[in-house]
Amino acid sequence: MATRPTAASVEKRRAILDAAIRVFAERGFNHCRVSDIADEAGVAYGLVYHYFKSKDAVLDEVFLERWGLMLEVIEEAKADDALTAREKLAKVATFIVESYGHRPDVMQVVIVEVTRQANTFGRRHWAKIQEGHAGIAQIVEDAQARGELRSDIPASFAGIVFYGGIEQILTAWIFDLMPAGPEDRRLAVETLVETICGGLDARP
Amino acid sequence: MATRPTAASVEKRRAILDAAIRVFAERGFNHCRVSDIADEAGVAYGLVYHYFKSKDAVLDEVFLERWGLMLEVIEEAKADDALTAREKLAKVATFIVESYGHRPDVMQVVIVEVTRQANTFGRRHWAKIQEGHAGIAQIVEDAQARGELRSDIPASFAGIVFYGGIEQILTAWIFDLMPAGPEDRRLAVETLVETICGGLDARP
Amino acid sequence: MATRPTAASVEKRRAILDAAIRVFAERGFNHCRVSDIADEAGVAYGLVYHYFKSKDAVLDEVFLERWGLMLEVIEEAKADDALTAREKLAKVATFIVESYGHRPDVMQVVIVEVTRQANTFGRRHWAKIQEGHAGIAQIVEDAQARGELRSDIPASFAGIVFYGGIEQILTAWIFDLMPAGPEDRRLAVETLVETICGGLDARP
Amino acid sequence: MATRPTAASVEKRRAILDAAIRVFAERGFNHCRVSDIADEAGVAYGLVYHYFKSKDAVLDEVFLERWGLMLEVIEEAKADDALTAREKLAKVATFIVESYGHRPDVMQVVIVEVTRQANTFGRRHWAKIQEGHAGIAQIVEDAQARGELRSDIPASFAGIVFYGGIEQILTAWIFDLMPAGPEDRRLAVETLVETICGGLDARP
DNA sequence: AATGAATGAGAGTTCATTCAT
DNA sequence: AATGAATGAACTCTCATTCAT
Repeated sequence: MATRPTAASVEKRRAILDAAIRVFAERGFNHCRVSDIADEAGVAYGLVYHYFKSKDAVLDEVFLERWGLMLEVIEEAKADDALTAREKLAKVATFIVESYGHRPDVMQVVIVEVTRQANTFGRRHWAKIQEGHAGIAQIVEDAQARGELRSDIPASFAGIVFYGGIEQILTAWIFDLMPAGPEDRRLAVETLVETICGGLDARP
Repeated sequence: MATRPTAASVEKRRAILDAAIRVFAERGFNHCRVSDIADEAGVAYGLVYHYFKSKDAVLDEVFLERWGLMLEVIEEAKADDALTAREKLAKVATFIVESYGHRPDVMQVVIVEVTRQANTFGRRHWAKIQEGHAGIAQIVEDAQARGELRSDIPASFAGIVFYGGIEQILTAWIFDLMPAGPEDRRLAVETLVETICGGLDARP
Repeated sequence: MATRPTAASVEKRRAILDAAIRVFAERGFNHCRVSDIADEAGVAYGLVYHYFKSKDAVLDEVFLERWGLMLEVIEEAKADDALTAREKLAKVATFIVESYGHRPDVMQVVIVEVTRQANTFGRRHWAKIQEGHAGIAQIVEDAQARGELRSDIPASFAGIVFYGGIEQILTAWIFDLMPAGPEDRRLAVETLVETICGGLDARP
Repeated sequence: MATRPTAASVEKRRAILDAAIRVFAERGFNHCRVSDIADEAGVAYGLVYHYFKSKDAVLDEVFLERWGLMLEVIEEAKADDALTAREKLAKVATFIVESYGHRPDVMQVVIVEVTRQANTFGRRHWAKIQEGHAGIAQIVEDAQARGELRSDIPASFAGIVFYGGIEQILTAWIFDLMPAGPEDRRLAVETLVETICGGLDARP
């Protein structure tokens, strides 16, 4: 008797998801109740459970939706032969950074509530998170194969450091330790790529 | 009636702290009960509250103790005029990495349960955590002033990226995504410093 | 999403309140657990917290409901110009005493757990309790103005003594130190009013 | 091996008792810990248990000591043939009221923490408390027998009302609802006796 | 007599999830 | 699809009392 979801029900579901993002971002996953999500969405308590299996499942979906987009961008960048390694890395970083620009709440939830939660959601989504690291590593490895990047630094290691850098930058933005305006974001990408690829050493 | 703590009581307190580290590392702060700490330490439930104000206070102390040591090392490295910037950064990274080597449980608790918990303990200890970023940034800034590192990359930004890289490496170790043996650790420091200072770009 | 309470939910709430009265009267507020209330009401533990903010809030409501009725009676008595001072005081005393006749458990809770608990609930409800004293005092004061009662005894003082007498009588009943049958209650009112108004002195 | 208590130990015991009175009066019996008593007395935690069987026992002793004095005074008043009923009642009331004048903390503890605690200490000491009511009732009864007070009001009832009046007055003082200076106290006794014996009715 | 470390039972409250309507 | 009443397990913290020294 499975019926196709109506347009209205799809909207309700979306409304709950969006409400959850706002509430998770504002109070944190562990410090809000399911009823807070329902209140924010303007629906009844029980309806959250009609559309989602559990509170966890709501966060899972917020994460997977956004992280999936990022993985697609990484894949695209990797496959685009017209780009240099620097351009590929910049493309990835730009996507993440501009995701924060457009929806800081979504990215805060993804970073703070999932990827940095090593004991709970981070662990559950390890595979997906690693796909990100691996994609970046792959970009590096391809460039190493082409002689564009040096080969004495393991690509997987570079992927981890590059991602670690971005995550820390976002964390600093989320907690207002650095300005995150449009120009700041553009500069952050440029500087990160320059740091990792060019290195901090003074030019001779 | 404040009396000097006896040697025995100091030991009991320490035993509880060590038990807490083991339990926090194994199950995570949020997934263990105070009674688990007491059981692990082989003491009565209430004794935990005799020595610590709350469960939170136990974790606070674990964090502050270790983080304080790291801040001292950063300070030392910064002040040591005999070292190059690379050597200073390596000294800091080595301390963190070797802390993990000696007491992986402690570092797991510090990283996973505190510094990455942006909504709870991470927020509470922001000031201390930032001291770490700032110390590294200071090392970079001093080197920029001496012309040892390039000045077009903001030191504070470099500090964040460098720390983000280390934290991500430790996270990967903690979750067994990379080997963390003695040689791996030595290499990690060397590679991290080479990545950040030398850059990934192929040598001409 | 505030909706009108259904008839069923109002009944459940009432059932919990009535169960609380029985349990508080039998074991005392401090010697019963919230689960005792739930068990007595035949509902789940958590439902008590669905309807009431806390265990304290349950007692608050028991008290305020009954005390409010008493304040209304005092107000009525005060305003009724057809009554003499003695009749007014008798009306107030009768209401309290008959409240005990009908619902000894409620009055026991009000007196023993609230008005006599000077350090906890009594303090919290001081304002309301004093309204009672003040209302009685007002009755006395009006009668003094009319020359019906002597004016050399401060009305507020008389109010306190009269209320103190009633409270002590109820306490004696609650602890079975005096019989509290219908005739005893009628006599108690009559005798109290006669004592306070007529005085113990032998008639010349 | 029971040895006679030394003068020093008697003093320590007294110091603990006095500290307990201050702490009980300030915070209430249920809101202070045994360690608060020890701290206030400037002795070690465990010493309280050396001198007293339990926390309850400390309060028991505070109560019994003071209540015993009152019972003696009632006995004296009752037996003094030179006094009229009014003088006897005034003597009793004066003792209680002046006890409050000299040691408001002691009387607060006796009234608030014991006699008004119908479910705990009040119940435990019912017999002693009733001795007080009965003593007053006896004074009334003797006066009735001599024709000094009217006989149509049961003496036991009069005793309860008289005591209820005093208790309520003290409660009002304790919670600062009425002034309790020396002159206020003298007047309170006079007015109470005049109310109960003379009655509130206007003199013809 | 004196100390304070050690014990452990106890209770209020929260909140994810289920379910009847 | 929608509601919100109902459930009950989970867990921290308190503090009177005991005991070794």
